[in-house]
Amino acid sequence: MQADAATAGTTHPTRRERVREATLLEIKEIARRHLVAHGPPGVSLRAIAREMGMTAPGLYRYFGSHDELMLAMQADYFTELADAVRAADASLPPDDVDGRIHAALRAFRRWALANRAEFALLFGPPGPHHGTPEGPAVAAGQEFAAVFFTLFDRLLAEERFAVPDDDALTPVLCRQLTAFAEHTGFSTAPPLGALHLLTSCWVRLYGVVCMEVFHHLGFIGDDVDALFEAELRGILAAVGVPYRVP
Amino acid sequence: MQADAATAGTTHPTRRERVREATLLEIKEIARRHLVAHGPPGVSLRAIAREMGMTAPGLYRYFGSHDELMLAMQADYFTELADAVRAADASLPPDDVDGRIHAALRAFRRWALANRAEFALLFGPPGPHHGTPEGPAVAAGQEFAAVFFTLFDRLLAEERFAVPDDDALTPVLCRQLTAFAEHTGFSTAPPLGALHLLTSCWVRLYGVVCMEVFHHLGFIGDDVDALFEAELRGILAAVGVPYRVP
DNA sequence: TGGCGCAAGCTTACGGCGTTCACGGAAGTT
DNA sequence: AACTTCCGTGAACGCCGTAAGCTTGCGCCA
Repeated sequence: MQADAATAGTTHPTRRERVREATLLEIKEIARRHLVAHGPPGVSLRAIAREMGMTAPGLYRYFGSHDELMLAMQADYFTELADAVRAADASLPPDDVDGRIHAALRAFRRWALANRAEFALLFGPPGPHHGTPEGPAVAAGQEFAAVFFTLFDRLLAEERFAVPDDDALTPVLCRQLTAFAEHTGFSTAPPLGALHLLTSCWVRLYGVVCMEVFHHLGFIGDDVDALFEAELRGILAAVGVPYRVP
Repeated sequence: MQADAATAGTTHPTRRERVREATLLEIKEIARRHLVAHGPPGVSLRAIAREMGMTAPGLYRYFGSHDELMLAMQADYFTELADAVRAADASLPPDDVDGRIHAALRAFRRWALANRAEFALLFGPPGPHHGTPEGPAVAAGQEFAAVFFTLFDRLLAEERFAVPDDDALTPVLCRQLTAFAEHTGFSTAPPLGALHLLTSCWVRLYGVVCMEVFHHLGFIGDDVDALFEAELRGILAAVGVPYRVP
């Protein structure tokens, strides 16, 4: 009973809730191991249950369906990735803006490479079977996106780069970007040209990392570090950040 | 019998071979419909066989396994995509180099959007279940890559852009690019800086198209055309091609 | 033209999958 | 002590890929 009060974070959970939470965690942990070992099709309720010493229908007390489990995993990985990027960003002194963005972008790639299967679940093709993002997964995804918005906001505030002229943008692109700006929680709505630049950078980063994680960069050889660093240099140059070697 | 001679392409195939070929085609055609309709997990031997009025084990006369079928499909889609890009390239007069590369890159995206599921199979995450490329699939993939090499070779021959200085490249990146150059069948080995530029452009193109196909560009709104065109402009600018509206 | 060989396709079977439903028992509540 | 709530089981249904053995009939060659 005293243990309850000790472990209780905010609202002291009953014993039942604690053991339930532990089971929930165990399920997702085993599921992740299977995902890493055998890919998305390898994460099966029956296999998880077997490893836990129970039967598959029992798992339905915790997840309404196989898809729901996948969604929960997606949400977990989004927040884990966001935490990894944030941690890298925070690992350098606040005034070292250049160093922090280098660290953050490299952390994104590092997490992706260290967690290929999980990354594929987040950024690979959607579909009925890795689960079309819904509910908590999409929220976690937006929280992840916010991390990059913050990084970018800092650069923007410091006026590190010349904001491209809005006149260069197509009217329809302007409309899209305006909606985008409203949709996100920027402190002060950035100029459209800057938003476009951010999008472009994100696309490039996504491109390199995806290609590497999905093994579509085999033609360049085994050491993709060099290519990534070169891309990183280009991406950072677009936002006025001088490149630094790792 | 006369039909034999009429339909025979090169070496007149026996009747058995013809009907076998037709069955092979029918299998892949049905498989593709299922892929499009229900994603990779939806393409199942049993469902295909059912639709053909036969039983699943019968299909093993045509494909050694489910994976082998997937690989064959990958190979087909690679050549189909390569054909689409080549056709777009060839649809303009040979001397209109700028127009041709515009058409080719747009054709790549168009095919990807019109064949999302197929594109995901080709450029999505690998794995035991969409099949790690082997044999004919990888050959078809290289043939596809060659299409882009050709496009780029043309720009390079015309000296459309300032080739970046090789000194700006990391030694290890130089080594990777050198291996890359030897590995591919360029007429005359291009400078390393140019190769790097090509790779960078390809990464950017892959990035936009992947994000769009995988529905990871939802934040920008429903009309992604504008964003793609803006990226295209940037990509082309990198190789000295002035942008033209579609 | 007759017969033979071989490939196509079927049947049956095994193990694995997600999911549903009815049930027992334990934990917690009143 | 009675009652409720939740956890987990067992059996069942229909799906899946794949293996082994068997029948049938087409097509080649003598």
